[in-house]
Amino acid sequence: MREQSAACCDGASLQLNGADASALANRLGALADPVRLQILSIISTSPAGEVCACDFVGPIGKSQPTVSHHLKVLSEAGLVDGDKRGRWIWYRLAPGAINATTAALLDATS
Amino acid sequence: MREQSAACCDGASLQLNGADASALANRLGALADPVRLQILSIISTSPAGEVCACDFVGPIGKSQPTVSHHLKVLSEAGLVDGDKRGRWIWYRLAPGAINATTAALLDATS
DNA sequence: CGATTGCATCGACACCCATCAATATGACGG
DNA sequence: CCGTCATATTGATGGGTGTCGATGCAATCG
Repeated sequence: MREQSAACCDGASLQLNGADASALANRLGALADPVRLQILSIISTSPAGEVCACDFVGPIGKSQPTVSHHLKVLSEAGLVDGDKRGRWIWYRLAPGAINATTAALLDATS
Repeated sequence: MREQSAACCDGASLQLNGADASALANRLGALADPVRLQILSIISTSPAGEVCACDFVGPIGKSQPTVSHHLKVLSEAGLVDGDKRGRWIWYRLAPGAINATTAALLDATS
C-alpha cells in the first residue's frame, strides 16, 4: 500500500460525517446571501419584532418576486416565521434558529 | 403616491448596508459547503492543530484537485493558513476567524 | 359582485460553483 | 540530472441559484 513517506499522511479521520456537514452547510447557505442578511437585520431591528412583507422591497431595492423568493428560502430554512393576518404577511425571526446554527458551527470546529 | 392602506408599510430602514451584507455573506458562503466544513473539522480535531494537505483527500472522499480548490477558498476567506514545509503544506485554523464571522452574524441579527 | 391589493408562482435568463481528468509546477531523492 | 511525489492550475461540464417580468391566487374593499 502506501508507505507514509516521512512525517506525513497519518490518516486523519472524519469528525463530521457527510450528512451532518451537508445539513450544517445548508443552514449556513441560507444565511450566505446579502439580501437574506438584510431581511434578517430589518426584522431584528424592528420595534415590534415583526415586519410586513411589503416593507422589505423598498429598503432592499430588489423586485417583489426576488424578495418573496428569499423569504421562502429563509422560511424553509427555519430562520423566519410568517403570519398571514388579513391581507398581509408578517415575518419574525424564528427564536433561537440563528444561535443554533452558529453553535453547531462552533461545535464542529472547536 | 402610495397611501399606506392601513397598519402596514411603515417604511422600514436598512440597518445593514449592501456592502456589509455582501462581505458577511461572502464569509458565510466560504463556510457553507460540506467539504469545507469537514476540512475545518479535521483540522480542529487534529492533536497537532495542523494537518498535511494530503490527509484531507482520503477521509473526505473527493479528488485531490477538488480538495485543493476548497483549501484555496478557505485560505482566501482567511479561515485557514497554510505553511509549506519541505514537500508538504500544513494547514491550520486561522485564529479567531470563525468566531469573528459568527460574532458579526449575531451582531447583525441581534 | 367586480376591482384592487398583497404576495406567491412560473418561465426564462445569466451566472456562479463544485467536480473531475489532465497537466503544470516545484521539491525532494538517487 | 532525472524520476517521483505533493500540490496547484487549467479546462470542461453539469447543476444550482439570483434575478426579473408576467401571471395566478386569495383576501379585502367599494
